[in-house]
Amino acid sequence: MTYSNDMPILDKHVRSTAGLATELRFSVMRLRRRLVRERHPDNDLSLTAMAVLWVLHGRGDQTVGALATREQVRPPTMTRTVTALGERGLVERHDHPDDGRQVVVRITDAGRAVVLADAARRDRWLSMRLEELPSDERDILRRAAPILQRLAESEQTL
Amino acid sequence: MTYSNDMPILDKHVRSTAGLATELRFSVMRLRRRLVRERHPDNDLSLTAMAVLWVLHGRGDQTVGALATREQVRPPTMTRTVTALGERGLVERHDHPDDGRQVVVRITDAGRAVVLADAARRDRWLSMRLEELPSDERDILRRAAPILQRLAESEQTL
DNA sequence: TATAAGTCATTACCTTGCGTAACTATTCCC
DNA sequence: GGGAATAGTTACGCAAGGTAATGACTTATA
Repeated sequence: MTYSNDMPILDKHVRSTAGLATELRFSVMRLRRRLVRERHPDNDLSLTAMAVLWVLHGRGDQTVGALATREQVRPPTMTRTVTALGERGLVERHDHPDDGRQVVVRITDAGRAVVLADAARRDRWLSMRLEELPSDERDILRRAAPILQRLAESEQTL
Repeated sequence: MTYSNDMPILDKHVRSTAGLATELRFSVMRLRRRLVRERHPDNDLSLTAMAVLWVLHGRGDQTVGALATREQVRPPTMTRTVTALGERGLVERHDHPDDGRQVVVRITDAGRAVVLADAARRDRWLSMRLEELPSDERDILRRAAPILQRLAESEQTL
């Protein structure tokens, strides 16, 4: 790995994996706060709820448990989110075909409309910031996003 | 930009900047939840409080306002965090030399000890996950971390 | 140079997102 | 068929953060 000369001195400790862990956790925490703050005013759904709609839209029906795992929340939290989405008519609950304990969550047409509206305005704030980046930095993030996702979903626990 | 063949189909929409924005925001949200959950049991400080100590350690004294901006929280929140750190003797408040409104926060020896202890165990969970990654993925994250940080701090607002 | 306007930090109060513990309903396994 | 495991839910609590209002000080203006 080589580093360009214009890299800030203070970022050098990122060279070690441990240093990277420290920087990454804080960067993720900070960016998340910013994202919550800059979310589009037309959209009163929480980011978690939007994430659920996106998953149902993109990957099809999911059980409550699967959604909880993906979003890294506990089952009761996902129950609440799904209930809230259901009350707005954005998702429906269905019985699982061959396991009576599970609940299958399905996005409705109204839910898809919300996803498409969101796609249209597409995280206005973040999209604009990303557009301003040089394309090589955008490429780095493009490749980083799925890695972050896999880290979040890692089976390993402390 | 080229994509390897083993890339999941669903990640292809990340090709567009808008798609990247969507993926990135959710990945960041999810990884942050995971990081909060997997934080080291010996460390009862919040991740925000730890971030503040790291900044004071690495970049020297900071005003309350500067810390709030860096951590992407509102001033009252940072006041609370600093107060909590102060009660544990990890930071001290000092008068600003030439602006009586501002408060300079300085890390104490005890605070530095906490940072060093944290550095020693270094986000155990995340470090371990990062060690498991192939080194090219780790390199991507190494380069992504400062970009995420800059995004969080961007002057632009929606 | 007096005062108005702006800024930094704080206090008080409130919302929200999420967790744990306990319970119900179902399924799996011997 | 009965005990153990699993999926989801209900009830309750807490922590992290926000907004609005206030006080202390500084800067700009008239």
